[in-house]
Amino acid sequence: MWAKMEFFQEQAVTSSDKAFFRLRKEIVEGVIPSGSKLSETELSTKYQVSRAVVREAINRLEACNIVERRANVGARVVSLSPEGLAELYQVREALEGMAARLAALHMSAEEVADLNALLNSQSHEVKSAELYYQEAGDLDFHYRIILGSKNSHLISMLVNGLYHLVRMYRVQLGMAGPRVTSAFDEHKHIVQAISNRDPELAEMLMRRHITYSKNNIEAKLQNSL
Amino acid sequence: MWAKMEFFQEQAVTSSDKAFFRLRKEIVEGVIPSGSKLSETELSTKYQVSRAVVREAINRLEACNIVERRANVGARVVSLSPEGLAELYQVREALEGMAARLAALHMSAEEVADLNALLNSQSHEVKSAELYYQEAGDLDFHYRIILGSKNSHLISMLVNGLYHLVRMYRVQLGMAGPRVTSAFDEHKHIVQAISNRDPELAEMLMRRHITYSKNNIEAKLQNSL
DNA sequence: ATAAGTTAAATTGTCGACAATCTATTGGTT
DNA sequence: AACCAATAGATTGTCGACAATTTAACTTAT
Repeated sequence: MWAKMEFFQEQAVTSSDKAFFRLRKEIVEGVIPSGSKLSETELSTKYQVSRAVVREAINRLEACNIVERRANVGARVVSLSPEGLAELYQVREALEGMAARLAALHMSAEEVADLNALLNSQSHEVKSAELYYQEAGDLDFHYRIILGSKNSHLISMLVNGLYHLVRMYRVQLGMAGPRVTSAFDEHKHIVQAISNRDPELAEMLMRRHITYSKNNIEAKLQNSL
Repeated sequence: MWAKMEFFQEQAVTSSDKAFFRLRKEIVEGVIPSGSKLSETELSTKYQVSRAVVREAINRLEACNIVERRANVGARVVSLSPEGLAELYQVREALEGMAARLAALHMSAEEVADLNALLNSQSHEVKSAELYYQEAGDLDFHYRIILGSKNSHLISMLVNGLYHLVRMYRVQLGMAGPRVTSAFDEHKHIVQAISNRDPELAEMLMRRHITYSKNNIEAKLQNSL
């Protein structure tokens, strides 16, 4: 059912790709704690590759805003903060709102049908409390709309950039599954607007959905700090 | 008067920085034509630096979406197209709209005063038809609002990413100064909304302003193709 | 003559070593 | 004791060479 999640199944062809993916994974999942320094030599011995490939991986992570680098000093994993989270969600609201608007205009009839089918399958699981995949389901929903915008800049910024940071916050604040049913209803309304080819409403609903999501995760952040 | 334009006065500390800035400049200004291939060895001899430096510069340009790279094949300068322009302005509308909204909330009273002063000085030049710096003036206006948002992600995406692409379109389509007076009026209304601390209106006006700007540049693009 | 297979040239990817810069420790001075 | 200067150590930045892959040219067979 979640077979269509091969979205970010980005395949590593070069050695730097592998280092980049591995390093990103370890950072996002907190194996490498946020705020810690990234030593090029240390990582090169740990990953059994040259310093050049580690360096390239770190440069890419810098472009994703996952690490901060200072010339002649080094790179540090970004540190998580309430302000950083708020900024992140403000950008998400802007970009995903636009994505929903464009999706209402550009998604094919088949893609809209698939999106409805996805929601129906999720509806069953929500009712029967099979919430195992709820996080993956949420991701799947958002990814489809982002891709449905057919805007390569939008897609790249969100998929390659922001979403890994969002996941970093989610994972490291340990929020497995909040707000399942209410989020599901919001998803339903968004899809309805897209089905009706109503760009303005789709954008507005998506923005409200993300604002709610922000408030929810911010509340959790208050507790965990 | 335009002294505050040291915004993107990013200073190059490392050798890669210099190569990156130089290469970006040559691409944006069309010295290196869009669509052409970037040979690492060729550039390294041309710039008198190691291939590693050029490589790092190209990687950074890829992160800016100024060049496209394929593993084991090489990098090409992106090619300009009406679709690419439309996508660019859709993202600009989303991000700068949000920037205007946040600027209405977060700009200091002093910053707002400076912004008003900027408009007044420009008003004089518009009336007296001294339009020499009108492009720089437009940039200055937009930059201040972007920085006024106080959102580092937003700032980074626009200043380090999109704006160079926008400028690439502007320069290579040879549009020096369109739409001066009407754009100036739009700027005035946006600043008014920010002065009134009206986020919703500021966002809406900024989005319309960018949409108009898009339509204008798209019309020119029709002629030049 | 066209198409597929093979080989050669050129380009990118990776590596280890050297140079330049920063950080921390040490020693000296007020 | 606090502050500044100099030095030693460690880390990053840059380089040229080698390895792997792709592209092109050339050969050969149908």
